[in-house]
Amino acid sequence: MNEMLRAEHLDQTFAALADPTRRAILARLAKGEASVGELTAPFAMSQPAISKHLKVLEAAGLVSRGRDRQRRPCRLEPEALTRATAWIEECRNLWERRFARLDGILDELQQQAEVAEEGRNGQE
Amino acid sequence: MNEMLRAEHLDQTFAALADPTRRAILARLAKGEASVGELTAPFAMSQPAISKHLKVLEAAGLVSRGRDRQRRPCRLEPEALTRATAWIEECRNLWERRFARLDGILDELQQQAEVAEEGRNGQE
DNA sequence: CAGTTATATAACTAGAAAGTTATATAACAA
DNA sequence: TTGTTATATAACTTTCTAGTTATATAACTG
Repeated sequence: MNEMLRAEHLDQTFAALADPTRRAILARLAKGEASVGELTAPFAMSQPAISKHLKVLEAAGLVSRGRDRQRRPCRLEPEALTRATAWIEECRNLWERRFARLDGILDELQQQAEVAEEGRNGQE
Repeated sequence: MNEMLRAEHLDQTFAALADPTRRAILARLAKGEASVGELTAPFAMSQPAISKHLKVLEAAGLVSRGRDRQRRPCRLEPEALTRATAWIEECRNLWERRFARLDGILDELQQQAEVAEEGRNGQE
């Protein structure tokens, strides 16, 4: 439990990562918590726009938020990043295993060719 | 060279990965080349829709295509996957280094506290 | 050549996304 | 209470996305 939810979660996570503003926000948060205002400052963009981006990041589980007086400090949730890399790595492993198999087959063919060659040349 | 292009490339890659049909296509291609027709078969979706998805994957550098008679076999390009994980890992490393620093600070405070305690207790 | 198969392109629609400004809410300060 | 700061929400616009059907192109077959 549960394939469907897992897929949906990956949808949201990768979609969240597809926006450069959101990646910049994550990179900033990797250095430590920050308030919405602090996250807005570096961008030529309104505060509501950043609030929306944060909502997307939060929905994807990449960010969570606390409360400090009027501020809503945001922090990175690195486990969501882990789930994203896990999918990619699974995909790449499949690919690499395929080559391992191909190598095995090539080795076999190579051996057979050598045996046939020896047979034809007599000994040595 | 070149930050802007690199960012744009990540945009395309993560956006490509955000769609479950496209992830399924990549997972299929991880097991070996396939034609457009073979990729279309498993989905309740028209062939033009799959051609469009392939175009997105190709633009992101995740897939490349050859020619075999009338077929245009698609194959996975795992290096684009590598670039995606690289960004994520960089982000996570930043985060982990932050904790390493925090641990260092905590160790220091701990030591200071111990020294202070010893001072107060006289020897031992 | 005519017909078939594999894929791509065009034109369109419906819905989602990313931004805007204006306004509402929540927490605090005097 | 009144005012201020920090953030969220609403309403709207523009652009992008994912699908559709119909049609075009390209490569092969007889």
